[in-house]
Amino acid sequence: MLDSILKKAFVEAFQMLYQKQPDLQHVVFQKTRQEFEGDVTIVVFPFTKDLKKSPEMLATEIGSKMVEILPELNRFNVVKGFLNLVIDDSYWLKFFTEMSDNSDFGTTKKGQGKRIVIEYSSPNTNKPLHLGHIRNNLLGYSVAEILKANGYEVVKVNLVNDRGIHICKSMLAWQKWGQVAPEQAGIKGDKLVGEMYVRFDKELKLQVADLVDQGFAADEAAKRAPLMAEAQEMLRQWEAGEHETKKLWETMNGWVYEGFDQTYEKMGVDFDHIYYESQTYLLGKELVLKGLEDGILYQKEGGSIWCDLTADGLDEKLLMRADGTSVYMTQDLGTAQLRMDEYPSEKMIYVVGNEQNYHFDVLKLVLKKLGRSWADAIEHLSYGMVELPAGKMKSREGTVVDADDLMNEMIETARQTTTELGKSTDLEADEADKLFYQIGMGALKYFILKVDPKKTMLFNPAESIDFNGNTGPFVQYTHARIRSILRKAIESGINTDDSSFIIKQLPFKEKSLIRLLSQFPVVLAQSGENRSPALIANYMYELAKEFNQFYQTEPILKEENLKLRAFRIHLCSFVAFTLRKAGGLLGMQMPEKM
RNA sequence: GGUCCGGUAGCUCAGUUGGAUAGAGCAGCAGCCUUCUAAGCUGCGGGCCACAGGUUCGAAUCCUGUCCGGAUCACCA
Repeated sequence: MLDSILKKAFVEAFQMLYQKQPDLQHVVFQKTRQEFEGDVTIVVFPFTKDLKKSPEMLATEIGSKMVEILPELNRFNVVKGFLNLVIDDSYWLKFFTEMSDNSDFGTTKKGQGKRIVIEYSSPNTNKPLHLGHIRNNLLGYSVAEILKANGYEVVKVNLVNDRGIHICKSMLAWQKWGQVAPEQAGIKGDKLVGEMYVRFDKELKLQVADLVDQGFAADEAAKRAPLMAEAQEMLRQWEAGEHETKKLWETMNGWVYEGFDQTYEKMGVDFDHIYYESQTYLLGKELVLKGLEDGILYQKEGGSIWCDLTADGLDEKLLMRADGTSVYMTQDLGTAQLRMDEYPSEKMIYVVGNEQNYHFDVLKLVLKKLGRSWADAIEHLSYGMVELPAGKMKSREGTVVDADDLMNEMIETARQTTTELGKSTDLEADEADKLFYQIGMGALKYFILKVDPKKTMLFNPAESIDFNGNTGPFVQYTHARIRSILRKAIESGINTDDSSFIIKQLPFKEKSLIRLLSQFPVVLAQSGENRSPALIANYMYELAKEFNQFYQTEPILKEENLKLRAFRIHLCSFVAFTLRKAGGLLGMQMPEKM
């Protein structure tokens, strides 16, 4: 808002002074650095060459002209080629009175009338959710919320990989060595099925080792192992729709979903539509066969179907096996088509790890070749892996950080810390539990989301996630502090509703806060464009920090000037509102007390 | 080997289309609670922005090369 006003004035001043149009690309405003006076700075270096003037000269001329034509500008100063503009207090006060009670503050209408489908989570039913899924889920959920706040209609979908050989492995292991339901075993369903998968792997390794001892080569042994043959036989029976196999499959998947639902609920994420690969995996085949018919795809000896992408700098890609079964890509072609049919949309975002960059390049290219004009709507939100100090998580080596365990640990740490600080003594048990949950999850969510999605990040289980400094609880604490002030204001009968908070002179700290608050819509819009909750997290931190400095030095309820006091109370409420809103975009709850 | 991504303080991370003396937090040290919540605030120390060139008024940011790390290139998903 401010930027566009300034830009217009700059261009106008420029034209009046030099009778020509400035290169708009160079008309860029940035925050003035702390050590100089001013709110907004424009760099005039780019214009010096064309006009053959010194930077100081140019900046001074433009500055004077802008102050002349723009009432929102109070004064300016020039340091080398930097024109620092001082915005008049009246502008900030106007912004404050208009926005501080506006419940839509921050949201934009950018995406109005446009739909975006976002897929995240996408679990396998043979493995419990782990730390990697946590990043995936939190990112997906948060980006969805951010896009909603930018006016888009967002459809959150989950694609569950519920079929395939890996599921059969778990089923087989359960038949052989399990035979108890989760309730009897006393563990969550997804954990039980996960254990069975691990068990299969272990037993299979033993068989393979035996065969190797008998003189078989390693790869040959893997193929000959009886367990593997049994698993493959089970998959065939599944595909043939054999009753008992299907029944077992349904039962075990049911256990898994029950477990997943608990985890999702604790994580605070949800979906509008859940797709199952078992229901969609056949659709891709039609597309592939049609592509073959149209001569876009080709067959190799044996009958497998391929797509040639060498002209695009990629390889040949298998789309259907010789035996007619589908591969990963086949399924994804089908699901993309299905999704576009069901939810025609501007964008289809897939929140999937960066290890699959190649897969998505291929997916888009193949769809394009198959004549799908909407292929470009597919967007891979490619995020970095979460690594442990020892490197990548490996389920076989038992170095995965389980999602449920981690969340429980966070909540437990929150309980301990809060108790040590003596802050939960006056709370009822259920209130206290809610608080520990909010703080523990707040710490986790902030920790994950403050990092740029595309970067690989490190998680050290030995050092628990911090509660001090640049953390979720820091922001939550700031919010709780403000709420406490507002409660006290009401208790002591201070009327916070009237308009007596209008003041004329804006003190320094207050101005910094308001200036920062005015940035929120800009940050929100940008985080939507970049699909980056990290921008929101960093903003929230900056705002909380700025508030704490204000809080530390300025009296609020104890301020004797009543107008100023009312103004400060109002400002507090505006900050709390914005923190809550920003937190909501990250899935963080803001406690009233902590 | 080809392709893609990354390398910023001891550690974890910011640094928006190139801008002023590169910022936070943690860890370390020193202060601030009889006054609105000390999960807070203030101060100190800590940097060849991997390396070498180039582009220009100006480069952590753009280009080229080198080194290091990661991902990926399956009739796996």
